[in-house]
Amino acid sequence: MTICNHEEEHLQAAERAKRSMPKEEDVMRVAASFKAISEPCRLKILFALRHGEMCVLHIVGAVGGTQSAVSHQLRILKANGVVKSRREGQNILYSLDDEHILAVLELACAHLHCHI
Amino acid sequence: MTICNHEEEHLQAAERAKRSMPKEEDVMRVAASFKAISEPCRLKILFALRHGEMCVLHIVGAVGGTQSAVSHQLRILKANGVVKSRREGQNILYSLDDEHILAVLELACAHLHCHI
DNA sequence: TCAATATATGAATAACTGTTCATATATTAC
DNA sequence: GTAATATATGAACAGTTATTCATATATTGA
Repeated sequence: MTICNHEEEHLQAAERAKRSMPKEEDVMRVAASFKAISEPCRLKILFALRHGEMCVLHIVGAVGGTQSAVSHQLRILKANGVVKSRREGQNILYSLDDEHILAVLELACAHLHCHI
Repeated sequence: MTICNHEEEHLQAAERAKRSMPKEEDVMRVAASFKAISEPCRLKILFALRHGEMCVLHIVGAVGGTQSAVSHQLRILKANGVVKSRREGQNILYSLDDEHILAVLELACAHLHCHI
């Protein structure tokens, strides 16, 4: 299985691509982040949190599903640095981790031509 | 299970979140797009294609793995609008679908503080 | 301390997904 | 037409993941 003989241009691109491939660890981290925001329930949570920080039951009300399921998903989002949380009395308030998250959401929606 | 009594601010955020939740179909499409770019092998393909369009065997050389596995992954990326392709003789050249894809990659890497 | 509320978590099951292997299709050169 | 190269695909298996149910932890107010 030999590499095909393309124009010089394409070969250069292939070599450059191989040399500049991020190291395995970084690829895994980026992949994990995208996986975290790739499930409908978790994505709804992010759409909800666009409007500010919210406690768990408010999130449950906004996205639907059970409290347990939402809580499991929140843990995954938090473990992957997508959301952060702080306690306030009995409640734990969740919010988007930083401005990158919202930007990624908006880019994805722009790409798919869906108005959110 | 009643909704807790937060400050007016939080209740408003929750209601606004519910009202402005994108419709199920759009959530599913966005989720599918993120899922498409959430696997290490597929992500490596995107990192490779940053440098321009490449044929399948060049991609295989750049990211590793078998031709079959890469081809399967390319199909998923294409089906989700992440990459596009065009035939040129025996080869099929793949490239990132549009500028949004690269922007999302860069945002994710910035968020994770990894320099690519 | 006790009851009520809010949130988290462990285990189990069902569904999904990536890879491999074998093979099929398509294009080019002879 | 035939051989060689490039790419795609179907089936099967292994590994992963989301949900549910039951229960645990933590905070508040009495």
